[in-house]
Parts: sequence; C-alpha cells; structure tokens
Amino acid sequence: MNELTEKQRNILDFIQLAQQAGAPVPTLREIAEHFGFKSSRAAADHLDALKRKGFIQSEIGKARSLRVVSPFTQIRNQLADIPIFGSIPAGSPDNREQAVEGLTTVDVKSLGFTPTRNTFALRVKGDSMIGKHICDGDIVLLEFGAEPHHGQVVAAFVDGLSTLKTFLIKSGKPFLRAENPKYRDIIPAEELTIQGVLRGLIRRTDA
Amino acid sequence: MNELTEKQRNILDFIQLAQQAGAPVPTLREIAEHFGFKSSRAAADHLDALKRKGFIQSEIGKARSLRVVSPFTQIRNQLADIPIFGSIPAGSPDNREQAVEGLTTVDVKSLGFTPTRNTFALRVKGDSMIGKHICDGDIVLLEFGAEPHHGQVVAAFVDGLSTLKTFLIKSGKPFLRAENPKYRDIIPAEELTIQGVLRGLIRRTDA
DNA sequence: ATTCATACTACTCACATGAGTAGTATCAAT
DNA sequence: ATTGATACTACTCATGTGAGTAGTATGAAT
Repeated sequence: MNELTEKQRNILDFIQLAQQAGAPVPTLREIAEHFGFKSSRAAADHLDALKRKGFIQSEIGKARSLRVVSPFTQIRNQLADIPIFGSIPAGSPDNREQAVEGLTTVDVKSLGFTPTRNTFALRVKGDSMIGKHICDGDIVLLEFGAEPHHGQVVAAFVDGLSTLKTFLIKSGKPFLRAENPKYRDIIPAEELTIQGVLRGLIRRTDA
Repeated sequence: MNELTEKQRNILDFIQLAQQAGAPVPTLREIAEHFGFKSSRAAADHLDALKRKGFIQSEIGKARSLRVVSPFTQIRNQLADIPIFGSIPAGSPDNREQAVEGLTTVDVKSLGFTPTRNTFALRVKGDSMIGKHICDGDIVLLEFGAEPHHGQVVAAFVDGLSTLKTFLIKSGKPFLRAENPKYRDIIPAEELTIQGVLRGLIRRTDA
C-alpha cells in the first residue's frame, strides 16, 4: 500500500540527493522546473502523495522545510562534529585552527551524551591505558573543562604532550596514574593541566 | 584578520547545528528570534560579516540557501549511517526493520574504512572479548559477508544469540575462541554462521 | 579627532514560496 | 459505469524571506 510510483520515487530521490549534498531542499517550483512541469501544482501533488505515504514531512508555510523520513532518518538524532587533535594545544581546545587532524561525526543518542563546544577528540598514542582497555590508535572523546572525579580517565599535558591518565584522589590529594604496569607514573595532579575528561571512544580495526 | 567575534561564532554554530541535524537552515528572522534580536537586520549584519570572512556562502534571493564553508566542513567527508542491533537477526542484516536499537553516524575518513550496506553495529553484552579490549556496552562495527581471516574478531550466531569471538584456523580447520579465560569456549566454526567481521568500535564512558 | 568594525532598532520593498481552487486526462479497480 | 489514484495545466493569494535604507551606540585602532 505504501509503494511509490516511479515519478514519486524520482522526486523523492531528487529531494534526498539535494539534502545529502548539503544543499537547501528544492522548492515546489524548483522541482517542477527540474522535471519539466509547467505548474508547481504538479510537484505539490507528488509531495502530497509522498507525505500521505509517510516518506516526507514538512512544516506548513515554511520555505524549504521538507525532510525525507526514511526508517533511518526517523531514528536519527542530532549529529555533532568533534575535532580530532593529533595532540592537544595548550589551553582551551577552542583554538580550532591548529593541529586539527580530522573530524569525527557522532550520533548523539548512540554516544549517550551531548557533545558541546568543549568536546574534542584525541588519537591515542601508546598503551599506557591498556588496563582500561584503551588501545594505541583509538580515538578518545574528551570534554574540556569538566571537573574530574575519582577513577575517571583524563587527558593531561605532561612533558609537552597530551597523555591519558586515571584521575585519583588519595588523602584529599589528586593524583594521576597510568593503567599499565610498565608505566609506574604516579604524578601529583596539582601541578598539571587537566585538558579533558574521557567521555567516549572510537576504535578502528584494520581489515 | 579572519577571526570571529563571540557573537559571530555563536551564530555560525547555530547555523551549522541546524545544517548537521538535517533541518533547513534558519532564516534571518529565525536567527534574530533565537538570539533575541528585534530586527532581522542584526542577523543580516552578522551573516554579512561571516560571508566577508569566508565562513559562509549563500545564493542571493534564495530562501534558506546558507552554507557553512569552514575548514571543518572542508575536512568533512562522506558520512554513513550504520544501524545498531540489540542482537543480530538470523541471516543477512538487510532485515533492517527488525531489532534496530539505534543508529550511529560515523565520518568515513576518521573511521578508516568505507561502510557499505553490509556494515552494521552491535551492542556488546558481556566481557567475553575483554582480552581484545572489547568491553561490555561497547558498540562494535561489523561487516557482513566478509571473509574472516586468522585472528580477526567475528560475530557468530550461537545459541540464538550473536556473540563475538576470535576466528582462528588450526590445522586447516576454523575455530572460534572467546578472549576471556572465564569462557573456555572453543567451537568448531564450520557449524556456525559467521555474521560479520569486526571493523571498528565505539565506546561511551559514563560521566 | 576621526575612522572603522561591531552590534544593534525600525522600517520598507520585491519577489520567493507554500498552499489552494478549478479543471483535464489516463488508467486500474470495482 | 463509477470511483479513486495518478499526473498534470493555469491561475490566485497570503505570507515567508532576503535585501536594503536610515539611524544609534560602543569601542578599538590610527
């Protein structure tokens, strides 16, 4: 019952293509022009059919407000871009221009938290956090400016490099510990800059 | 010289967020309303500044035609939606309607491989792969139909559930092994369905 | 001192755009 | 035979929307 005709599918594809390309969604007249219709009503008819069949939605009276609602985009939530740094520059990660190695885009819901401007990513070097199952090459998502709690993993600026450590409080004093018996670093955290608190992780496995 | 003021940055973020969410780009009046301006001219002034500094582009006279052209979107590549299953239904993951728990969107470049229609995700239950640093609650990205190689991690259908195991070949025969001494499962792989080969991993760390 | 960018309010204008009315033609299902 | 969905043309209307004019205030740079 919810099957599309060829014309309707073509129009749905046309809209979806524009949407995916990052371009504004076409207007009734743009659709009409593209398909050679001489009246925008023809396009409106097809959109009505697509709406009735649940493939698209729009807000009334609002220009270019079409949305394709495939089973995927229905589930889809807010997205967020998070910059990946090779190493974090000193201070705030707001100095975005420098050292940005790439960008990762995550679905907020699947991640379980909402990234802010203070969220950034870092490529892990070394196996100092292997005890927490954070491996060499993993991308870790961190939040700048968050207050670290006992047992949380944090990024700290040590010897000119950003390194991951576990944040611990012992006798009221904060310490940093590597999660690998090979590295016996236990460093008083007072003298250091905590750059971010671990919020998530992305790993790529080579094929 | 191309630095943005805080106001301009906020407005750029507002536009980019809408764009990423798949929503139509805001109009002058929508921007003005969101930031509490009483005139759309205020928004237009900021957009003029952003255009002059090269952060956005627009087509004249066209509704909602803004595009963010920051270094971010320049780096940005193809995105891919990957469905997350609570447990994989038997057979091909193409039966997407069922058991889809959520959706994760990843940047292809940061992931290091290109997801296909055969790429899917699975939420890990249990710690049977802790030896490979795959933890309970992690989201693993898998590829259906790929030929598993010795030592790769695969998803297999065992006792009505999808479980992760390491794929091994011993004396020409394929075996599956759990990476946890607690689970001594060594199962001949011939009788089993390999549902997918591990390609990536996403972890969320509770705040 | 003056210039310039930023950051607005208040208002206007033209046209872009969604939405609608009325009518025609075709085809499949009943 | 008649109904209903599809697939249009021709036209109108209200409002959404980008663009612009005029003016005010602030602060940094020269």
